[in-house]
Amino acid sequence: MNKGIQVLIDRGFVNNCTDFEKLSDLMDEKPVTFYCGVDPTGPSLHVGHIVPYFAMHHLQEAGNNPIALLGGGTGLIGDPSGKTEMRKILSEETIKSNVEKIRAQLGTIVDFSDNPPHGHGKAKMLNNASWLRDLNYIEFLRDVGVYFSVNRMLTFEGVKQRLERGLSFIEFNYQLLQSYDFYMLYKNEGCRLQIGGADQWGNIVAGIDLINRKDGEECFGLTFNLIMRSDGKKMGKSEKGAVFLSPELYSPYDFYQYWRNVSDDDAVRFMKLFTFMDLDEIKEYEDKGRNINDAKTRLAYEVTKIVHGEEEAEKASSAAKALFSGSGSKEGMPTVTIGKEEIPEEGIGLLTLFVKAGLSSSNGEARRIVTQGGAEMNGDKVTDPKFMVSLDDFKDGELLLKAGKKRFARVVLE
RNA sequence: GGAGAGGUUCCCGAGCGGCCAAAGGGAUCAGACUGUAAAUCUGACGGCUAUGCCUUCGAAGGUUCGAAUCCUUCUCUCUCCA
Repeated sequence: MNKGIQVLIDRGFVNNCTDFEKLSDLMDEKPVTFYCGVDPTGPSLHVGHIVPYFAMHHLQEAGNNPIALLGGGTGLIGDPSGKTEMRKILSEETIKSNVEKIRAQLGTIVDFSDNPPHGHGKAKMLNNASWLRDLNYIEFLRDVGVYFSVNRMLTFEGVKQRLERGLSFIEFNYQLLQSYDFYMLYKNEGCRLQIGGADQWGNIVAGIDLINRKDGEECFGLTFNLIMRSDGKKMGKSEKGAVFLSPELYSPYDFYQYWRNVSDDDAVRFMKLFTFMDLDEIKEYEDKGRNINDAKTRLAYEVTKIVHGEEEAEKASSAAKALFSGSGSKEGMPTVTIGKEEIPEEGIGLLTLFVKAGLSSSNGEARRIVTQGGAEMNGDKVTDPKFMVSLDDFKDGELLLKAGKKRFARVVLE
């Protein structure tokens, strides 16, 4: 087996391939150009989206040339696969701005530089809006539509499910457009392989068929397992909502904590998928005698480093140490600044302060936390919801609030 | 185009004209147990300057001492027929 593919298999990515052997041979023969699409439906990717891009990273390291295809055009429609409801149709401006942001986020996982290290493939980022934008409907029907059998499309699992709830024509067309993307990339870039999540199998195969019928050359599809957490929750969903890559939407500290708190069973599995750590090194963590928490801190550090950079990873890990085990620096802690003038003579209500610090969304919720014994201030439990915090409570101009076991806020006076 | 069903608090979902801030479940939050894990148990779960007050049951009107519950119009969704 080709070493690029083997790495993906060993790390637990691979779900299925249209033809392992032929693809392997092709990769052995020469670098293969391959692609994976993202739909810019939001301003940030989240953890559930990035598996194929880690795979992309490994294939690039093995010398193949990745194309990340931003769905600036298809995003206007929305893929019905796996969705039980119709997706919102986004405005063009929104999609444009999303595309820019996602471009930056992908850059942390895949190397899009002009001069990648020796032996690595060269990556490109394209936007399918450039060919879908001005597509002529009649021509498209004649050139592409003829090759699709509605009967066959109706048999796809994703479509079947949607038929029960309703599927609009616009979404039904998604597969044609995605197939067309593959065709265009094949034509213009010599792209021979499309990778994606297991839910993309149908769409990928449709693209391969299209190319085959129009051109006769064989292309390939490689899909990855849909990653579930062992607690059954969806990957990338936390109590706080989706775990976004964008630091504005999900702070590096919380991002680190997300990985720090994965289930025991997931720690090593995720190391293989979401870090670039060497497999031999990961193996050490599989040792039963080893404290599982070591694996989790390492996992959290490594993933944070990839997505937010080494400095943020250090800060997050140091803050975690400071909060949970009393060493390390406060710098990376979730911090809120508050003006001195906001605190009157008689002090500011503890509940108000909790809300200001972002630890609760309303006074009522803060009250609950306090009365149920979940609140701490500078390490001391506070159970009186009427407690007033005065300037004297700030040590060196800061105050550490804790809500529950894991949520902290450092309040700094300004 | 015609007929029917329906829009309830984050989600699903119950709801007799007063006892409804609205059953139940899920999610979430807190506590206990732990390892910043899982599972389990307990409690909380619209907002507030809080034994009361305010805002919620698709929208706007109306009937009534009183409506999520009745009437009218509008709107959106779904199902069936042609």
